[in-house]
Amino acid sequence: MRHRKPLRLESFLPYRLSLLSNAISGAIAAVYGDKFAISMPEWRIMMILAEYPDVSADEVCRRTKIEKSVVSRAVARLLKRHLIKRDMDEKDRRRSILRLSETGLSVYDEVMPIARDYEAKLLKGLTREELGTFNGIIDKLMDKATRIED
Amino acid sequence: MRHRKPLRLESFLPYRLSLLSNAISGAIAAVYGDKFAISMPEWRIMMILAEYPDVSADEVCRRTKIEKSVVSRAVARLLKRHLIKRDMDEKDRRRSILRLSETGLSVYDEVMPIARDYEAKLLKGLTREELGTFNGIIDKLMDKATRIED
DNA sequence: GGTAAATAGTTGCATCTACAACTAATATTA
DNA sequence: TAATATTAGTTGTAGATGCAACTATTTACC
Repeated sequence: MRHRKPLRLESFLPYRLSLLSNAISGAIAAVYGDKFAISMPEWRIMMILAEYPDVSADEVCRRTKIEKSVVSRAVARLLKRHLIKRDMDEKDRRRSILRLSETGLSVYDEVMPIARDYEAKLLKGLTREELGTFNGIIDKLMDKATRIED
Repeated sequence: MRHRKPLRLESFLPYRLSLLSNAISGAIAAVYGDKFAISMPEWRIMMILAEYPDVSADEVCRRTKIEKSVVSRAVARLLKRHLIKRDMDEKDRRRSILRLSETGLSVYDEVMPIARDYEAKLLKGLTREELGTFNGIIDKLMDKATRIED
């Protein structure tokens, strides 16, 4: 006879967070996916370029935490579709300089408010205090998760 | 000139949740992945079977929210490695009846405490109240995320 | 200044995932 | 009870992912 305290999957935090994250990301991905056939990595890269124009692919990796081969292929696809532009850095010819094209900006300007609205709808009903607690805990957990090693 | 309020990726909730979920799930996946070469879907199926023995693959889908083709292949792999057993339901010969094998149980009993410890380490430092708020908000967001449609 | 180490980005590849099409069995309904 | 619809599970396939190996360029160091 075993004496383990049941660890119900349904109440297991990693599982719950995974479901929530998938539900939310999926809903937003549906917006830019259906309308513009843009993938999640592509959209995240566009968000970074909207905020920080003229950064390198490497900088994009650091900021989005997306793996560099994924960024490389996403950039290639965004270039082919003329949603971003790329120059090479004169000082360091390994480095690219990426920014949204006019088309990319207009797509961004169309999608971003929808994403923002979705987030607003999601958070409506939470008090400012609850939201603060929630964000604080996310930060704490993120910090611990990256520290704990075993 | 554009007048958009910047939506910083770093503070965008869907993105933050995605990072957190990946960090946590990844850390735990490393445990059963490295030690037993078990994938995340496989582990989740094992958790369900530990809690609810003798359920069908379909029931596993419903409980884990894992897509049925993924469950099908994960079940096939768990069977081949003798970590689970499968009978067919006599009343409904489409339906399988799945449960952990002795080996599967022993793997579960080895991995589960590590997963539980990890979760405990993660949550240490949070007050009972904070944790309650956190879980409550996850539920609220999950509920909203599945409702909002646009 | 020349060799070794590090960095930016690309590509090959094995694996994972999700959708859709499919088979087999059961339930529905006329 | 025969025809139709639904359900459980499997398989084909296209696309995404992440590691590692690779090229090209720059930096560090002797």
